Amino acid sequence: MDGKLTLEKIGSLAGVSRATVSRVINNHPNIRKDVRQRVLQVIAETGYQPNQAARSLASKRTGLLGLVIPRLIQALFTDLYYPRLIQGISQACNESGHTLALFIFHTDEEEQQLAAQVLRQGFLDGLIIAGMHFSDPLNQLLLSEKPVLVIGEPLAYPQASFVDADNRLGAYTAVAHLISLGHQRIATITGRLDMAAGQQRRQGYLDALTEHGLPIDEQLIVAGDFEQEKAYQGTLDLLPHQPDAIFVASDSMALSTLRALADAGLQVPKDVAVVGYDDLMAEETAVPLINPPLTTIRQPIHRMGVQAVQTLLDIIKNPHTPPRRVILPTELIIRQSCGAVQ
Amino acid sequence: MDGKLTLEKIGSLAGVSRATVSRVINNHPNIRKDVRQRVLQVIAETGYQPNQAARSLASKRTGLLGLVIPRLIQALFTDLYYPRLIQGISQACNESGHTLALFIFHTDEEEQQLAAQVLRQGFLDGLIIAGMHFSDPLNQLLLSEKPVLVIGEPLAYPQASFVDADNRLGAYTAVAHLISLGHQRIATITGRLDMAAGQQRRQGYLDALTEHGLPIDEQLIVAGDFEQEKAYQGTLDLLPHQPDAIFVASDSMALSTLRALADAGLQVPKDVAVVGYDDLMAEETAVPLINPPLTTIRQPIHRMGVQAVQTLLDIIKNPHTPPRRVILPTELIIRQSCGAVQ
DNA sequence: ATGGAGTTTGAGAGCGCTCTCAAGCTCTTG
DNA sequence: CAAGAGCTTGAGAGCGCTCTCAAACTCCAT
Repeated sequence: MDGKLTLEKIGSLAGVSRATVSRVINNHPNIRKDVRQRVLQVIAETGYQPNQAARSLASKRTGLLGLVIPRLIQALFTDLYYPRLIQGISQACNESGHTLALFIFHTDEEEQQLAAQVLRQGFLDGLIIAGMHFSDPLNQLLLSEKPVLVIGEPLAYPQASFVDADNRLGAYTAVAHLISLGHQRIATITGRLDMAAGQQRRQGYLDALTEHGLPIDEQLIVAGDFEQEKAYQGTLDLLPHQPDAIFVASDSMALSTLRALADAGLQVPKDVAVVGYDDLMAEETAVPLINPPLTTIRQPIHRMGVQAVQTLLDIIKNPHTPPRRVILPTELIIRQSCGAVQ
Repeated sequence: MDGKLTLEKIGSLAGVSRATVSRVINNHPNIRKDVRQRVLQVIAETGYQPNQAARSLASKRTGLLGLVIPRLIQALFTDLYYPRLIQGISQACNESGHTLALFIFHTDEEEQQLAAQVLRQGFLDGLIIAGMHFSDPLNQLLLSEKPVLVIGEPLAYPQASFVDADNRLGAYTAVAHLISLGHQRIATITGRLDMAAGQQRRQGYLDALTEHGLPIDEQLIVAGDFEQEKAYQGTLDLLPHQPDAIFVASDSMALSTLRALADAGLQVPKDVAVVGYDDLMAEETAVPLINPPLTTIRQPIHRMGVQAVQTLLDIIKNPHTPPRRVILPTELIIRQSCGAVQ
């Protein structure tokens, strides 16, 4: 019986036409109050739910927003960045009455094949792409006519709308903090340099040193690529050059760094201070699970997700307007690993 | 131009009718080889993509599978269970040509309101519900006519189809292992007892003790509810009763336990052995980030996701068949925290 | 009363696809 | 070579909704 309900039927039950019921459902103005009431009444009584497919066909809107997560995704397993982001996106979708379609690509092939699928007409109202890097085949998605928003500035596509946190300033702040604590030989373990997050954090590191009159020492810069193994090895590689502090471009890598330092018999922050990036570890829980608790730059990940949806909806509503560039602030979270507090 | 392509148009370009093109696209048999070739050719040349809404309307199938994650979700932020699960589900969706719609509920209200939404006709072909507990309002979803599959045995609904890992046997194995190492006073920190996972792991613990002739000591059983804070406190509460080993019902809680033991000046595994559950920590990375590395019961989380989709698709295909009950095996992963190896 | 502006409603034409039905073909086989 | 048994194809009827258009109705100022 549920399956048999249609606009037509609701209409005849309420003594009005299909068109009127449609108007009520879609909140059109200019409906007599009592009529609207009567229709709503019938809808409530019958438990009628409009058929989404028919709606989409007629209106060209599906209420579906796509979230595309590319293949790199070591990260999906090792840290909580994506869960947080998805959380924010999902919440904003719920609030705006949209449904979130999730596309996680696992192989290059999938990425190639499904990218086209994702764009097929009449399927998604808009698209959010997270974690793209320069050579990503997903770039083709940016060229489509569909409204697209990228999370993380896509440096290769200045025309793309995006939401990001201020990576450069965040990194700058972290390093400036270390400098203010008197550190002189500050090393960094960078993220992937083919992503804005990696590149810009590295730039923030460089800027902070330069502006405070400290020399740039290439030996104190190692590539971590946002991978824990590389960060572990990178940390060991740094030690001969005697850094007194390390700025690590992600918390997940910073864990490896702490581990490597411990394995090398060094104490944090006494021998080496460490500052991370992301604040993924402890935000939600009162128990400090890593030792020492990590000083870090907090990104408003959840808010980035919410913002992404809001911005995307704005693009959908006003298609022929200039690209949006939303950059959210970060925050220095001081804990013990930098030595600023006991 | 892309937007103007229809079956009709492809048909006229290929010199056949709309119906024939439709058959080609849907892989019907009984099409002359050369005709099929010609049509595929035109489709490839034009880049035509069928309109999903129209398709759904006519065929009553949308290709959308829903994944519902209830509100409890402390866990979504603190451990990698859900990311792994989503990963598996997503992969199976990609492989079967389905699209994953993600519903994460953040408040009770949302859960109430959106649950109905989720079920609206012509929207989802089927539904996967993860992490339900007994009094969950989502239970109403189980009563709908839509094909539903639950991840984690829903004890209150014996008629529901589900996929789960063998919680009881997993826990049994963990505790039996501790017993085999000579431990006598084995404590446990349980999960939520209003979820099968919590209840059954507790049962496995009890069974192992009983079958090996060890007494049940209620003072050695504390509730952790899968929450890190409670596990931390619970561990401290256990100490006066001098356990020589602790079976913790999740890795994420086990981290808290390790921390609490360290804070209390106890050494693992020398003073107290610890075994966790889930193996969420280290599977993907070569760097052991926690100390000591955790002996644990590995659940095939990814495979559970894949299995969930496959089973759901089977239910969709064969609706009027008995409920599916899929229980996957677990595996004891021996590392250092139990003291079995150096 | 009467004209006109504004409000409220219904009829009807799609949206682009699937699927049934029957017609037209191509083969066998006796 | 005719008859019957598949194959292969096209016509046409929806699927359930949105949206335009114009009719009908309301209300007020004249």
